[in-house]
Amino acid sequence: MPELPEVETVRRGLEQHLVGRQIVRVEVGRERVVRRTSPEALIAGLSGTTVVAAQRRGKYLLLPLDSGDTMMIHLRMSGQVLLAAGGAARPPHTHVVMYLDDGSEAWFVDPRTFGEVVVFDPDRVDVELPPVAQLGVDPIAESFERADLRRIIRSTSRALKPLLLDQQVIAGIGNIYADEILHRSRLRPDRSASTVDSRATNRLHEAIIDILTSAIEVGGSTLGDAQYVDLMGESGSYQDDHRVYGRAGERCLTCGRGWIRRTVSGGRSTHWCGVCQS
DNA sequence: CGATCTACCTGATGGC
DNA sequence: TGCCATCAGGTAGATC
Repeated sequence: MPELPEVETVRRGLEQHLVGRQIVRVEVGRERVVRRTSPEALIAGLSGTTVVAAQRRGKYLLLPLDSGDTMMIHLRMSGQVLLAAGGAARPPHTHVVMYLDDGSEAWFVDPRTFGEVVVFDPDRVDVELPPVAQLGVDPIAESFERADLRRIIRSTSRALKPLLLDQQVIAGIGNIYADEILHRSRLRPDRSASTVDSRATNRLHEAIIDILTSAIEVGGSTLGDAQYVDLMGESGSYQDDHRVYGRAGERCLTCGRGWIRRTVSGGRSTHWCGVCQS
């Protein structure tokens, strides 16, 4: 579920509430969420350490510790990080509990258990956490300029949607925002990158930055199942601004003439307007 | 290199 | 009410 705007919202919450806190004690319920190492490795790596920063790379949360190691949390489809008062009742599927030095608790909750938590040595990220080492450019970094996107577009003939979803090219865009970005850019999701001229590439660049930053401003998108909430359990509201995602069969809100189609691309549902996107 | 399929899990939803 | 099929924000690996 969570894409860059949702993960960034969680990061901001962690920056405010977890940075500076010492993790006193850790419990691991379900081993699957620490499968990259082991419950023992996570407990040993976190216990007694203090979180010194809250960073994000694509959809990965990175929390450097005063030990020199870094905690990585990935929410995948259904993961949540929640902060709670000590002793508060835990929701089902709470797999990791971190007891903090102010008496509060941080929980990793994940019904589908696709998510994961791991402590790794950042100097060895390329061997301990290859997916993080191989991430592409961060689309909301100041350094992501038109020229960078032009280089990406010129480098391949792939279809735009799978290209935007490739974390090794651009890190953080997922299925919802890819559809919204392509619609704003008036580009078909199956359009080959090699046919996109520099004017359209500039539109795409602007749409990527504008949509992601607008979504961050309102705390991301929370769909009907409320699977995504921030650290405090609050929903985002960018779903109210979705113009294609989840609107299959409806009239296009932008051109007023086309209907939103739903097709499948690379196994992912894809929403787009056949009239305003070409 | 790129496209497609499968798998990993649980829960919600809709049809019958 | 119950049962079954389908679908879901992500990623990794196999296959063609």
